[in-house]
Amino acid sequence: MNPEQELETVARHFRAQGCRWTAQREGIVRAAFATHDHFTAEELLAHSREVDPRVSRATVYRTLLVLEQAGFVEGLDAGDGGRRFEHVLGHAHHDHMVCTQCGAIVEFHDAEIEARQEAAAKEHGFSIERHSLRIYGVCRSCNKKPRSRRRG
Amino acid sequence: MNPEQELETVARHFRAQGCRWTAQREGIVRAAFATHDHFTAEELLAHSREVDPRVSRATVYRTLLVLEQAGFVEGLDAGDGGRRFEHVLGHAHHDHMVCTQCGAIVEFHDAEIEARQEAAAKEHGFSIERHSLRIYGVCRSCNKKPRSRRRG
DNA sequence: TTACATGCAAATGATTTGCAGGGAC
DNA sequence: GTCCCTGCAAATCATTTGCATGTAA
Repeated sequence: MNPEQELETVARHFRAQGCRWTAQREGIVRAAFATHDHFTAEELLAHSREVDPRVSRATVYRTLLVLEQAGFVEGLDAGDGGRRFEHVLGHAHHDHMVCTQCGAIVEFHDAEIEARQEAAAKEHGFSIERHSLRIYGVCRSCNKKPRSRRRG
Repeated sequence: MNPEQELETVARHFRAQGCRWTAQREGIVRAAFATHDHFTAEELLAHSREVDPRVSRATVYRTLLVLEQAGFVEGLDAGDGGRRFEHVLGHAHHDHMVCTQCGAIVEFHDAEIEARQEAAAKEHGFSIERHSLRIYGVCRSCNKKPRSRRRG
């Protein structure tokens, strides 16, 4: 799916929900989809304003809420109080490994893990909406550095 | 490990860190270890005050920080902005399913999932310190209720 | 004695909300 | 013409911090 198609998909979703498709929302969605990085609400605000200067912080939060509920964007808590979001549409589901030394994020996916999660949920009569698996540890490149030179 | 032994273990850890073992800290740790429920900082404050009335909110947060860093307690974000903690010492590792309707938390464990995580980490040259797997969805009892009566 | 710990209240920082005007449909 | 959406600034809410005082070691 190319960027314009993705945008169209989102616009269609908003309208189908009875939500209006405004210039601000388009700017925010364009900014969010312009990268696959893990961004904060504040960063998204800054990028949105590059696309369209008349975007307020409140609107970014309000739009992020709709995008997240619709599954276009996924939020993961950054560990430091704030949250980070990532563009999901058109990207396969994956989990994350977070390096506690340099903050690097490695994405991975394991079909067997997904299958076992579904089995566990079924066993408990639980219907899955989404899940979050994060592994914290030290990444390859930090493992190579002597302790004293780590973090970077 | 019985409760008194656990308390002794924690006290020893505090002293080994050069931290002082105070009446407030003991009260907080007793309160935290008195249950295996998932409690908020505010709830822990209330329980700590039942044990020892002269405990302040600030001290609860400060103590929770030490306990978490030492691995005696584990924090999980409740999804609703706040965090919940659980008593870890002497309990086997497990993952969580969180009901998005009523907030219920179900614990589960799957050896195969753990094994595949280790394999994935190894593949990426990543050394695991800890991990967090949470499945969000609707629990058995909420699944039984008609949509309109949910949340409770 | 001497740091470290504590309570209090004020500060923080991310996120949410009330409200009056603006704009999509 | 309706309602939903927006910006703004004020309000929340969980958590952290500054400071004067208390206290473990």
